[in-house]
Amino acid sequence: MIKERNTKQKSLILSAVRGTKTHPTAEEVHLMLSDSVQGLSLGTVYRNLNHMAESGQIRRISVTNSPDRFDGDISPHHHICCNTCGKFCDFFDTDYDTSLDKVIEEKSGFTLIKHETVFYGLCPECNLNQKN
Amino acid sequence: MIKERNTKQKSLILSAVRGTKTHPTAEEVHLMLSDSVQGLSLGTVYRNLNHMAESGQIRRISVTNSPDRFDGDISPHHHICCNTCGKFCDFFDTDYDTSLDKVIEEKSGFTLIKHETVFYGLCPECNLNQKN
DNA sequence: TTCTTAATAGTAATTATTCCTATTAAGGAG
DNA sequence: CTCCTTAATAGGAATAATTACTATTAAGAA
Repeated sequence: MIKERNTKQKSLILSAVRGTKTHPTAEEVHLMLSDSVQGLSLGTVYRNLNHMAESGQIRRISVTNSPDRFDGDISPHHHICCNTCGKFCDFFDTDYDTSLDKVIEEKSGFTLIKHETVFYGLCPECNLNQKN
Repeated sequence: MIKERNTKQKSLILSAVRGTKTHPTAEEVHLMLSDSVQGLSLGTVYRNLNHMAESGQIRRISVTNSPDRFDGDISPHHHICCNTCGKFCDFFDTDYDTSLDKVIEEKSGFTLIKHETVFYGLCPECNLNQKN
């Protein structure tokens, strides 16, 4: 009995997200693959990205004033977003604190699946430009 | 020279957001006020909520699979979202760690304005229902 | 090779939010 | 208090992001 099928689209979408650090939006993933898969549907990209995010293979990150982004790196790290130019980058913290999940589970009664932290501010370039 | 005018809409929108702990969406704020302000425009609600969020009077929180929410409580705290029913609640941590902002500013070169952390999981009720 | 059906392509529909413009009204000046 | 400038609003159109729908395709088990 089949549960899930391996398609060319599926594996290419996963490779694309894993192969970049740009945290692409669904539309950007679609663009990245438009050459290799002729006729790739944006709906297919969305469906697969959502499945992969739900199964924990990738991360889906909701950002204010931006379409959702996807990250192939599921190791614990933060994200920083520039409010002016939208630049979106990783921040790897050697002391990344995962203990809060357990504390919150105990105190709130929730069963937690994940958390996402996004820092908002001005990137160095936009900071300079603003001063002019 | 005038810079900003105080309107009935503006003050009622701010009161509405500050007067609830439900983290309403723009549409929900619009609904809350539809009785007191006849003809209140949804665009006006969005515009004011955005201004207030930009000026730091309230918080705007982007959540996966949900329209943005607004919080009148700007004191440092986290949010927990139920992936099944969408329930959205506060989590006040006595040890809320704000030191990471400074560390990230130093290491990334960004000037940070704020950060938002959302925990995703299953609320106690949905957790029970799932087991049945 | 055949057959079942999961997955896709393509498009329509929905949702969330912003943009546009004529009109209203806040509040400073006279 | 009245007038005047223009910030802010109402209402609706436009845009952006994402999901839903359906006929068709193609995994992969038998």
